[in-house]
Amino acid sequence: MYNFKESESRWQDYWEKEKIYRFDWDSEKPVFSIDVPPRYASGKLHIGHATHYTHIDIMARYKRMRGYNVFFPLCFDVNGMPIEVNVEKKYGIKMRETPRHEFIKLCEDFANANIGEMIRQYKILGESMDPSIYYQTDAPYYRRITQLSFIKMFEKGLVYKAKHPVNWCPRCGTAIADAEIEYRKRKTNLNYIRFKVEEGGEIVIATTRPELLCTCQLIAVHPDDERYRDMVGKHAIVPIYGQKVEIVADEKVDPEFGTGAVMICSVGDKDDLEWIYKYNLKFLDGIDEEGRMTERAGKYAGLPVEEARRKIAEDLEKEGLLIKREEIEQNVGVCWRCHTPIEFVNKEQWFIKIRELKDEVRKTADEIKWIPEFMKKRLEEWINSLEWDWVVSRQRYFATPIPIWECENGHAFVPRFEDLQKMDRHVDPTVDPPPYENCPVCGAPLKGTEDVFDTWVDSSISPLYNTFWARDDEKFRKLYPMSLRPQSHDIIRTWAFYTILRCKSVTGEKPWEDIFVDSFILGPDGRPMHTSWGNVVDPLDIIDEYGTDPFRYFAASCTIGEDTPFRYKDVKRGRKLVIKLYNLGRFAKGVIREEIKKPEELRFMDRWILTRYSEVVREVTELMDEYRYDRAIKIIENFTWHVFADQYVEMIKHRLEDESTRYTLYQVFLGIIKMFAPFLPHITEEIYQDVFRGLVGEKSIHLTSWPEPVLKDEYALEVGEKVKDTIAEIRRWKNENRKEIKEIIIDGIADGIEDIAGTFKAKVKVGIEGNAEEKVIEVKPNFAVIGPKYKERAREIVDYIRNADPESLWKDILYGKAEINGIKITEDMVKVSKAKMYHGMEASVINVGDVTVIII
RNA sequence: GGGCCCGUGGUCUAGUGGUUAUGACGUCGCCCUUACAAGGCGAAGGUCCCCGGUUCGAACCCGGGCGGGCCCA
Repeated sequence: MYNFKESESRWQDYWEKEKIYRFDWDSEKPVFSIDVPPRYASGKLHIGHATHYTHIDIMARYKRMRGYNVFFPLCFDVNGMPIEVNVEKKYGIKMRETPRHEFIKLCEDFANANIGEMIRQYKILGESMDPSIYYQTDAPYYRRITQLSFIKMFEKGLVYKAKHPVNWCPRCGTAIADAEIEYRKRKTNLNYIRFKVEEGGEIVIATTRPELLCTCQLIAVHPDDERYRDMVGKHAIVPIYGQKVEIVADEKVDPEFGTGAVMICSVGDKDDLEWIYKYNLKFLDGIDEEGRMTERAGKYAGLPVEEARRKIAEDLEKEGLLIKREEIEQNVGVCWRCHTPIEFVNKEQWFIKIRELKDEVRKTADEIKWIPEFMKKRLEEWINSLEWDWVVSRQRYFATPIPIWECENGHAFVPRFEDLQKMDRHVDPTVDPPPYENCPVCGAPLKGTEDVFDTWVDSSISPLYNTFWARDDEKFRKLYPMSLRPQSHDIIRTWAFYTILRCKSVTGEKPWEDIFVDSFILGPDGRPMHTSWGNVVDPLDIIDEYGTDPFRYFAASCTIGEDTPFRYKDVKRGRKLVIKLYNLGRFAKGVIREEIKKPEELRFMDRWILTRYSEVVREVTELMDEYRYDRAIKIIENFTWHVFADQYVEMIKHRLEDESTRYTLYQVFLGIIKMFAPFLPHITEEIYQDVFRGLVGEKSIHLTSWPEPVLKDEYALEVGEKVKDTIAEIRRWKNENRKEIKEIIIDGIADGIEDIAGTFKAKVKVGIEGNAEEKVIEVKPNFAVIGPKYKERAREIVDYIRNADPESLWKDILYGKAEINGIKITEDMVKVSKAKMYHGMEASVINVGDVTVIII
């Protein structure tokens, strides 16, 4: 009985001890480099991680066996807010109330403590990452490259500072990029508020954000809206605050929404911004960085936004200015880290110009092979929708410092590229001296910025870090661009986009040859896993119960590009497969034993299985090269179980001492476990060590080479299939009739008969003596021939063939007399089934295709 | 509102123009055949979501629906 737990951990220790997976800097082999997603060093391992890293591992193992020098770094992402938030929670502290560098230290310690556990998890998953090319994104050696790549863009004039409304998370107290916003549906009130019109009358506007009345600058209606025809050009008086605002007509207003009259504030949301530019309005701050109302809000100043909204609505109601309130559903932008609704705050930030790089990113994306192809569309969509530049500054602590010093007159400086290149760490403007004593332009003192980078600034240079950019030109030329970026589809607009943008901008070339976009693992119920839905499955529990290889079987079975619900039955199927392989191993061990010699002549059915096996190798290799591991594993599995085990192994049990048998079993079974090795690294190693190691020599199956086709024998393939089908039919007969078989007489095949005899332990005779009569049972149209040749006339031919008497039709065809409406029906246009009939024989007769079997 | 993906026996699923639609799970029947009963052999079970179109021929291509999901506004 296979003890997966003991076996799996034994081999994991062995691989670690023997350093099986290493990138070889001196090797002449072609390089296959993987731009591995550095795993984020907070949270738990969820099933999505476990599955994705398994997919990557399968590709890495495959490429290794195919003779590549595989660059598969062990790496972790260690920057940013989630870790900060975790540290705040763990110690019950607030970031801004803790000394900066003290807080950073706590973050580092927190992350490093997690990393140990994460490495252990990788080991349990059977990952083959190389710890000798390790990195983490918060390390001084990595942050230095982040800064160098930024300096390169700064020197190219792609960086600027501007006061501009930015997405602001009031809880995190920082600017965030468009790509970091998620949208949530929520219920809110649409308030109908009465405005007096200076020129007489009144206008009712509908708004979800009455607290922004203090920043109201304009009222807009649709130009065709009859209700407001005479209002356009007049001036409304804002309730409570009293400012006069113009009523304008604008196509953008939706007359169906609310009253058809909207107020434009600065800055409620991104749409307002458009109006601000269009009508040349001012940015008026109504909300501050903590999400409270500013002085401008008068008596509501200092109140959190939501509270102010409630209060102001109450006050308006008291004064009879709020005439209606209805509940509506709206989409609100929230911070993707903490889900706090974002606000727009007008503030100085650092930007990287991405709008002018759009075309270049698009072109570069076209040079990269996308798997699956349609995922590229998501990137294109995102590029097309980009309206703002990339806000790269964050008002946080635990991230790469922005290497900028400024003087009071607004002159900004970064360290010289060459100077930072010589250092062995990054610079931190909050502690390091400025690159120049005073401002080289105006002589004023320089002050280091306290802002840090958006974490995508770090992660978007992973290909540059991995390939020794700015450190070792020789290595860089050898490794860049990388072979493959594996990642999931939710971060196409961030990680993939920013990586292409920055790597292209810095090096002038694409970052990778291929990008593999992975999908999500959903709960067993088909919905996203969610603690509150109770459908979360912990991969470590699965592995504990079923083993790593069965889990990896599930992972490999996920169709590429489609979100897949987690399925226990796939894991269970994986476990059965592992057990099946284990037992095949036990069987093979008894047969293979000592040295294997290639026999002078192979037995017929050995030629058959070797040919089928070679076909599988060819097909699987092709699929693996296209990253279609999901299809590949099914093909190997099906061949192994239903062809090799159920049919071949059963038919050779009578000749196990034979040289040809032993050779064939050795070849095919070794090839099978090699093909399974990237998927099921443990059981294949177990079998390899037990059965094959002495004969092959390598100290691990994972160091052996991928199998190659060994035989192509068309005749053995064709006839072997008939033998196989014949055996299946005889089995069925035996099952139905429950009779002992004494003798089998076969007509139609002569080769491979020995294995029919061996399988049923019966005498087999070839060729039938006596009064046999051949009968045509069925003549069917061959669409593949008739269709293309006769097009619209195919129908009548088909109908004719179907309705004719098979026996006489076939005769006519043979004599060239078969025709319909002037079209001659030839042999290639039909498929004929014949059977032999026997008279005066006490026996059962089975027809298997054109093979006839008589059982006595 | 836009884009993309998906819809195949009870359940899940493979399949990108050609005879009889793949496999798994489940169900049922038979079998402990010397690797494996966590196994083997076999059976039942399908309007390939709907409607139209293209085609000699459509699960597959095109158009329009319906349903589910993802991304974006």
